[in-house]
Amino acid sequence: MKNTIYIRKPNHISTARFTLSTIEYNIIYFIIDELTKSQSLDVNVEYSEQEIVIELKKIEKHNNYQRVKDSIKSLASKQIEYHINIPGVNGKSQQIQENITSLISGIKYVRNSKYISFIVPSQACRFFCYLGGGFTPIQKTIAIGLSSIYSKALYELCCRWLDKGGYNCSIDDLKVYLSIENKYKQLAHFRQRVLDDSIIELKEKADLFFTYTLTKSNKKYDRISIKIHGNYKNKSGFSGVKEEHYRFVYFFLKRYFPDYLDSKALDYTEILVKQNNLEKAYYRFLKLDDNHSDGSKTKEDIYNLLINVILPELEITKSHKTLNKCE
DNA sequence: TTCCTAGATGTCTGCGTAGA
DNA sequence: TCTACGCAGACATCTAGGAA
Repeated sequence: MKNTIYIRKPNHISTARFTLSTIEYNIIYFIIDELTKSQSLDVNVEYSEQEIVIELKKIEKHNNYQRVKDSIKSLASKQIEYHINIPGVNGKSQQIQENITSLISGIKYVRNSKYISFIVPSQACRFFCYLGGGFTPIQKTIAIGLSSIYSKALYELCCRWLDKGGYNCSIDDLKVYLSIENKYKQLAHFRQRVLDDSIIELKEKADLFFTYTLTKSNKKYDRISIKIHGNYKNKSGFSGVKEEHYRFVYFFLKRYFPDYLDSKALDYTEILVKQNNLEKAYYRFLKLDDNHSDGSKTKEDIYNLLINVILPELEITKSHKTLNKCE
């Protein structure tokens, strides 16, 4: 658990209209990971171009340089365009700066080497590093380990909407997000090859998975309702009942204390462990989760219950205040 | 690194069904 | 009965995996 690496993927990258291969997805995860220290909420930060060095087998497990090179070339051919508002100074009106850049350039590879390097231009660094438009924490190892591009994209969606427990949207919007608006014209194929296959892979490899229901207006299915679940049964790297409790409690708290705001979910879970209250919290939260699923309690009800009753009962808020005071 | 193969992906056709 | 839609299956094409 200590080795879990989260990367913060800016939401504007996820919603950018790229069609990416699995290797291109992996390269982007590595770029973001490498640039983590430079990530900022401030759009006006100045960046210099960065050289990224990646071990081939971490992107492509068969060390197939040709495929990695093709993917990097494909990424290099993708251009992005974004605007920055420059505030007016001394009575001058606000200006808009247009930026157009490729994502990467300058590929270097020494034959038979295990490593490949390339340059991320300064303007692209801003694209990868700006978090002010929102970001999604993603487990890097899990994301890279997923073999289908749809599993990767849907895993990112699960991470993004985890704190809300799920989301509703039109099927067309989801297909646009996945860049398949003109593909899978048959709903059955979309379900089977995109949704169902991703669920199977996420259940097997990821810490989150989803279930969905389709609803129709008139005769046509046009909306999808997705519910996100913590994959407590996923054994990879974890074992024992306590771990299951830890993960459930952490993911449950994360819904009400999202980690893009602060680290309360993690802090509270750690306190529960220290105070031997994890199991108690687990059964309490299970019940609340059921209440939310069957509609007997809203998210707001549960939040209020947590803040005013349950967390004090579990001696969390008191400990946390003490903790904050000590800091 | 190349090349072959298996599996994944995408499209098309025809049939069944529900609603107007 | 007609129309629109969903579904199943067949087939072509593409991509990833693995052996040499």
